[in-house]
Amino acid sequence: MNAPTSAEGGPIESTPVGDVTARVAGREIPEATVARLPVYLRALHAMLEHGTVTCSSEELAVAAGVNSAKLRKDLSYLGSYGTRGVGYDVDYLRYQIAREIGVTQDWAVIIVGIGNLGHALANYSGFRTRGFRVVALLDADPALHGRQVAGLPVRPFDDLETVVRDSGVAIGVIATPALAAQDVADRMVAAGVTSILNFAPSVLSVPAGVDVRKVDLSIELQILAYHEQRKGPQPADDAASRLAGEAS
Amino acid sequence: MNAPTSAEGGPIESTPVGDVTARVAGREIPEATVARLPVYLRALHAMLEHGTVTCSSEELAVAAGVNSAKLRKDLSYLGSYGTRGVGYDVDYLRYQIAREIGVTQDWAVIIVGIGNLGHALANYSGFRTRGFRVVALLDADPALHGRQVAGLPVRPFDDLETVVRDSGVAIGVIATPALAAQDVADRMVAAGVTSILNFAPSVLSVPAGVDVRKVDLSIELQILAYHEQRKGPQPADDAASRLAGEAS
DNA sequence: CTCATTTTGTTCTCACGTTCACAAACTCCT
DNA sequence: AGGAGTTTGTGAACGTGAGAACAAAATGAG
Ligand SMILES: NC(=O)c1ccc[n+]([C@@H]2O[C@H](COP(=O)([O-])OP(=O)(O)OC[C@H]3O[C@@H](n4cnc5c(N)ncnc54)[C@H](O)[C@@H]3O)[C@@H](O)[C@H]2O)c1
Ligand SMILES: NC(=O)c1ccc[n+]([C@@H]2O[C@H](COP(=O)([O-])OP(=O)(O)OC[C@H]3O[C@@H](n4cnc5c(N)ncnc54)[C@H](O)[C@@H]3O)[C@@H](O)[C@H]2O)c1
Repeated sequence: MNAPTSAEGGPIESTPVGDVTARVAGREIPEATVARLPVYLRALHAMLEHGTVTCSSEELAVAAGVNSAKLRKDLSYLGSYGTRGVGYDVDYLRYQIAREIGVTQDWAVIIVGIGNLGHALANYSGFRTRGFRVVALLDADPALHGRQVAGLPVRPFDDLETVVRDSGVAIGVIATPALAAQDVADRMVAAGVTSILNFAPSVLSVPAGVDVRKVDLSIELQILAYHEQRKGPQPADDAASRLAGEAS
Repeated sequence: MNAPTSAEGGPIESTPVGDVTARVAGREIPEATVARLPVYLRALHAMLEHGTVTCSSEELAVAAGVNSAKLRKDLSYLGSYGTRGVGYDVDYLRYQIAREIGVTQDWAVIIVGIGNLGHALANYSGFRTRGFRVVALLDADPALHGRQVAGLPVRPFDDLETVVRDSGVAIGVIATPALAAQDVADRMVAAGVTSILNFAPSVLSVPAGVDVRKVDLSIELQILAYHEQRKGPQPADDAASRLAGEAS
């Protein structure tokens, strides 16, 4: 099996699909392209560290794991930053993509729910290096309050409004149990958060104007399981089917 | 903004796109549908626990956060399990979807890289309740070997081949640093793993026949940042624009 | 039994995304 | 300077996915 890797997680939730054509014109980037820009950005970053100054669409496409025609079309939405017969200036293109995405400056992020996953997220160094800065960790459990995690104190969930107001947080991460996720989202939205990344396995409902993306481990595994099942009737699960005389 | 939530992470990596029409016929489920089936499954599970015996496509669609026409079309790929004028039997439909996905029996899963994220994943209860069973935790760091995490001992990475052979593992989870991810993937594939869930921010290259899905936090955040930036020029980042003297 | 009502399963249409293919534009060599 | 060789940017063809609309099937009332 080999299909085009698209970031996919899938599109943004909500969006009345109304004004698809109603934009300013020329400045509208397809959602599928937006999802791939971060991948290109990462590949360019790696090239820079490797000392590469110039690259062709083919090279970058390979590094990003996509078709080169698709890459060129994606980049064409940003403008004409390449040179025919030569390729792209790595650092220049990197800057242009970063500017388009909006990660030339840091975004303040808060994490709500400092359990197993919240701890890992708080300690994740990839935040800082990619244009995001964790400014607060919130949890409803009083036993956690004041404890330092990744250099930040865990604060009461009721500090939410204060933190959002004082730090101008626009992006909130939900890492609470599923049952609490909708409540947390409601509070976030009311406090002014307009983008949410949800790790809890629940469908969030938010007003228009608020973006929600979800990361769902179970769904990913189940999709893999579906394809695995189709590859061949080797459930590969219980040792019985194998022990009975077969080496995968 | 409010668009249809699709699990998204995006399709499966690789797949020569060759045999799209070359299947047995009638039994081919679109990738977009496959990605939504787990969402329906979860909604049905919640309904069951709530005591709901029957539901209409409209009710289930709301619970799953999708359009009801889309839901019906998705379910029609599995067969005709509903009753016109009545709706769907919740438990029966749940079983049919689970069977189609292949989660009526447990799948053995291994996790490689027991750091911050690996710990969280190992402790994640959602594995077991959704048809997956973590059978081994592997890490290259000798200091971790033998330590118990979530009731399982961390084993040397070199145990990989043994574990895969003995447990019939088909699904591997990569939670190592990006630099090690490709090596780990290669070893997994060589050992017989045919489905990989990759949390490291790197593009994996695997032979045809092996499915790779990636979960990339940075990409999700950057997609949110892109839309956030478009909402209005309020970077909301540095407190400078707001105050120049504020409690983080 | 007949008819109104409900809700599924499917068809049709449109929009979106991917890929091919090629002209335009640039470099380098002679 | 001119021509061969490269590589971008994009027009057009194709395939997939979403949503509206409706016919078919089931229930229940009269
Ligand atoms: N652990 C994983 O690897 C993993 C993977 C995928 C998804 N998830 C999901 O992420 C979420 C968190 O998982 P976890 O393993 O960290 O769970 P956890 O129980 O370890 O942590 C949850 C934390 O949220 C806090 N919390 C509960 N209600 C709250 C509220 N209303 N407001 C603020 N904080 C609240 C709790 O005090 C706790 O600290 C769950 O929904 C889980 O399904 C976890
Ligand atoms: N922590 C997070 O919340 C988070 C979020 C998203 C993505 N990620 C990604 O997940 C990966 C792991 O993150 P982390 O924070 O857990 O890192 P970590 O450094 O805490 O853990 C990495 C673990 O992998 C082990 N390891 C290294 N090389 C190995 C190899 N060749 N074979 C086997 N094991 C090996 C290390 O010993 C270590 O225990 C990273 O790629 C990170 O970018 C992490």
